[in-house]
Amino acid sequence: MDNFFQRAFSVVKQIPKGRVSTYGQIAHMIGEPRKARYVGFAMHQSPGVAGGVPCHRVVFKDGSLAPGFAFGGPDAQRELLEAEGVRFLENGKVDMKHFLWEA
DNA sequence: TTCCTGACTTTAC
DNA sequence: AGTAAAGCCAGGA
Repeated sequence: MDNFFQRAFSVVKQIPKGRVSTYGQIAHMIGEPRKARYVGFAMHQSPGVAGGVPCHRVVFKDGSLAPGFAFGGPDAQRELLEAEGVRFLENGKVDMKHFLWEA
């Protein structure tokens, strides 16, 4: 496990329930704002929610989800976030205005 | 070593 | 406002 991945996981794990974050935000927090793509790649390799990495709380900068690449599909991700109290906009995006996690 | 690709982001048309 | 292209870093062929 590369240190980069471990740091990315640590940040994602720190995301409080009912809150979401973006790849770029996380990448910037771990000191690698140019590696936003690798953050997403880390999520792809993440052990999953059971492993302590709620990758479903990580969304695009505009609040949209990964189309077709999510752990179990965008629908499952939306359902999980809604279960945590995250509101969704009519356009299918997360309400970043009030649910975007800020360190 | 060069080219291609990717759970991203930003800028331009 | 919506769509298209470029930029970015790292790894694989």
